[in-house]
Amino acid sequence: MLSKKTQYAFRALSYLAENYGKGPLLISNISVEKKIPLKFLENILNELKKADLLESKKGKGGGYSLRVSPRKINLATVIRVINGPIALLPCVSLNFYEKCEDCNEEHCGLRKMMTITRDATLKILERKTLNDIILAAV
Amino acid sequence: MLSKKTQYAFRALSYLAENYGKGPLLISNISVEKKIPLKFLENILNELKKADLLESKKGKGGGYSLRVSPRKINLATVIRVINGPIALLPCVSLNFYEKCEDCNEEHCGLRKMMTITRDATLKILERKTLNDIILAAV
DNA sequence: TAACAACCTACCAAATTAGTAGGGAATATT
DNA sequence: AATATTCCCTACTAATTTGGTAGGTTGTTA
Repeated sequence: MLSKKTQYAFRALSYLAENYGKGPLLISNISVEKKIPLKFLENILNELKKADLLESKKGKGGGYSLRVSPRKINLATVIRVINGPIALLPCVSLNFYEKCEDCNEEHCGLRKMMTITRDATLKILERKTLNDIILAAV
Repeated sequence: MLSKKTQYAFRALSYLAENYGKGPLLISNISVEKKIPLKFLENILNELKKADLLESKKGKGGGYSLRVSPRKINLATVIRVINGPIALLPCVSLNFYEKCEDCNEEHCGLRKMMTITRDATLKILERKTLNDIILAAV
């Protein structure tokens, strides 16, 4: 399951996506509109910025905005930045790979199943973008 | 990601699947062979039993065995019993549904994406069984 | 009745999650 | 230059989940 933090991230990003091209939005505005605790949101947006999904501007008239079009930000990327691995086992993860202890034959049988699962999941999450969220919301 | 507990469950179940039809296995045996902490394994096997995946027998000659053929135990079932929901959001889960707070339009756009993802994941996890793990392990 | 083996209740430590607090640094306006 | 504005950074905390452990109880078989 995605963490609450990740759900907050998606809510904030969707809102930013809806306002793409209209100038930056304030943290405080997003916080109120999307009912996300202000200071927590601050952390989240900052992480998204460090991952190059957002850009920010300080001072009056500042705020956050998407760095690229909502069509170019896919769901897998967001999940990886805020939530972590998408695969069900560390030894199957493409971006967060870790060898699993005591890996033997039967374990690797499981690994193969989880690889198939990961591929099916990624096929969706890498194709769908913030723009698809907005479109589906209508 | 699946918890360590779930990975232990899969290891134990694969071992039980390999020995299906050959009489019960001891917790202590599984613990040693699969390198799973004994007392922790005790809990896990008990949970699997309560979920009707295993049957047990006390006293000499006792132990645990699969209740049905490895072909009839799919991976989604195991994950649900030990790990919990498979969907990425509570409001998308079939077996652990929970309404998400402040659900609005944009949130529901996300919900639709996560429903598609869930379906793709389940298509694999409900089709694949313990038997597939054994076969893939060769 | 002894041994064996699963069962049950309760506890515990470490890690993760979901925040909060408070000041610092850059920017724009006056 | 001063002030207000807004993001940025470090650190802390409370609650929950995860990954176990301890020790006795109950049922089974020989």
